[in-house]
Amino acid sequence: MKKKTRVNIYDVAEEAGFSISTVSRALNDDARISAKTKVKVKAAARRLGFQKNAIATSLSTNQSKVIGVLVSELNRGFLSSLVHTLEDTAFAMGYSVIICQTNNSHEREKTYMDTLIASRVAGIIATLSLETDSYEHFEKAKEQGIKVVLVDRVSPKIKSTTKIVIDDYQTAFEGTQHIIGQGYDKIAYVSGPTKQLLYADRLRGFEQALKVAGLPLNPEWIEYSDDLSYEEGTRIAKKILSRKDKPNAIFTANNLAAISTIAYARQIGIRVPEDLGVIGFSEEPFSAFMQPSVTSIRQPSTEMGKLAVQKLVEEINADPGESYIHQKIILDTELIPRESTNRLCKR
Amino acid sequence: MKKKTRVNIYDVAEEAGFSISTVSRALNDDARISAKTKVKVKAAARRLGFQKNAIATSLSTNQSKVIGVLVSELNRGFLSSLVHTLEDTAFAMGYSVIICQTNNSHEREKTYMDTLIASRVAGIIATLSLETDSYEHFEKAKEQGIKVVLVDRVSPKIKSTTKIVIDDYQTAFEGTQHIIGQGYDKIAYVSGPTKQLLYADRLRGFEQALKVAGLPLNPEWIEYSDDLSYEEGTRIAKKILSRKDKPNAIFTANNLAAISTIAYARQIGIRVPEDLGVIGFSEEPFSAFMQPSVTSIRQPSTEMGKLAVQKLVEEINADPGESYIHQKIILDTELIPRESTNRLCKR
DNA sequence: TTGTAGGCGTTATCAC
DNA sequence: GTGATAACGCCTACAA
Repeated sequence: MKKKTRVNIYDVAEEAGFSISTVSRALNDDARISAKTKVKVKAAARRLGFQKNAIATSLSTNQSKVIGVLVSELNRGFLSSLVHTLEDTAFAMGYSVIICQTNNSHEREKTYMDTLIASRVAGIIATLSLETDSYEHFEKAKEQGIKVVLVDRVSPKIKSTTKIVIDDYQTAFEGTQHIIGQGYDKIAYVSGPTKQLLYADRLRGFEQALKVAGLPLNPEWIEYSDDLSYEEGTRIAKKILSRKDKPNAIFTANNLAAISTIAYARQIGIRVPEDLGVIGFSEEPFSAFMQPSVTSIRQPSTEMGKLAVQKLVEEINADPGESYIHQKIILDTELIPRESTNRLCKR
Repeated sequence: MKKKTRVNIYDVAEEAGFSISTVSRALNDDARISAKTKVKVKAAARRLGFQKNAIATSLSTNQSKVIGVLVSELNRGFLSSLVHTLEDTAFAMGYSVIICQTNNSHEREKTYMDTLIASRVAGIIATLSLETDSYEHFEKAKEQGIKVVLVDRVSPKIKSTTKIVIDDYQTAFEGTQHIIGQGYDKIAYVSGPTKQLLYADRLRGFEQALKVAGLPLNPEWIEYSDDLSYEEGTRIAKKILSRKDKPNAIFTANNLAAISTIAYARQIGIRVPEDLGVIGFSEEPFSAFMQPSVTSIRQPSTEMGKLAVQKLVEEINADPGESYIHQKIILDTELIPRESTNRLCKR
């Protein structure tokens, strides 16, 4: 009916003088095929320029060597570095990756989930979109036998799933302690949307550190942003720094906001770190190069990426007989003190 | 032989009381099927949680809705922004993207090409790896009927292929003129591997601008780097700035090298821009935030990405009867003057 | 060690 | 409008 397009195993079989099953086995290095036959078959395949059709293999074996990656955006420091590692690790383990950017839209996340299910990917590695607050689409994937690993942005509502995270509460707690240790005592906080667990945890850690240190928690000093972009950071810095009762330090839930906060502060004549200390979550490539350089918190994107792929492949290859044990893996973060909070020892 | 795993059209056919042909047509909104039937079939599909198997469709139709993207690395400014746009545009046009990082390895580029051919992607968008100097693998893809679009890093040796580039020669020429216009007259150049056309062109543009301006072209002031990383930039800056006859400006073929050059210069007490002007190819997110901010050349990654997908899809959907006309599209760049070359008007 | 034949889930050709 | 059935290219149980 349709004309066949490219060289297939039938052609190779004819060329080599064997049946298609022998060809198939030979090409897959099946133990039952003699070395001589394999050589002949492979030679014939090469002669004809045969390229195995992965689609047909996938349909026949009902499995694929493809991993779907759901991520909000590719062009931000942490995520671009995470995806970089994911792809690299997947390649090393024989998998390809389909990248799906949700742009932080719940709707698009669901659409993509359907696409990935339709593509019969072996597994999915996902970082929840900021908007996402229901999780049926993840259940759907799992019902279809697709393994899922969540990274960084997770939810306790998604059960029976490997999760790879940092301890956001503890990290924010320690970050806050660092600022306090530098002699700042009126500390503001710029949060992401707290319906995302990680932002809620960070905020809690911040508040707890203030409490432990006996410092005031001024509700006016806590601001929220949906996307923590550079512009949002500026807007919020403006708001916070125009209050009568100004803070002398600002902790932002990402590093982009920290940078725009610094830029804005300097613009209106507030010195950093002398008058205002600034610390931000997430190390960005430029954190170290800024003037002043920015104190930040490094999330182990490389380790998270590697582990995500390894755990996913582990689960994909797990014996379907026995139940796979899902872990929540918590990785260490690293506080990188730099000039933006360095109030004690002058440069 | 194998047990079927998920709901297929046979199940839906049974549930709806139609044949599989009717079901298939109904689900694809074929005009011949009555509205009533469509409703019934779709209801049945929904009831059963049917998800069409894209693999089977692909095998049957011999086409797929997947685009392969070959790129050296994801975690660099220009490329991460390019891939961001590629994915976004592809999504809008109904395609998924498989991302393949070559890590600038020719070998890996070839391996990935085979994978993409095996996956029967509809097309490939590629940025050549820095190492690549032979192109049979691209011919191979095209022989298999896979459309190819090249972006940014291209080669004249790959024929009959849409190419989307900037005018590297002209851009470097103008960048050099900018430096000269700022009063610098002893200008060094840090190049990437000139076997890549774009680096050769940039170098030519640089040399030509010096010639036109009647400035000396000191061979000692031209250095080459294989990867233009931050570390490489430092190494080369060290080399150039330790010469007896020092330049008073440096033009680097990417922005990362510009940043490390500035950092190194300041470290050894050379003032930027007063003693040394620095300009770099490729705008990075941090170029504007640095101190001093870095004069750079913006490549239109968004436009390039959009155009690449559009042209590729256009070719995929082209009537196979008539020959498709391949274009080389040259997009404008933008020089962004900032402090690092601002020697004339003091800040 | 090799061959035969049926199946994976669709689409498409041809009848009715 | 709808249905039966052969393809798409590969894998594999079973037979030899």
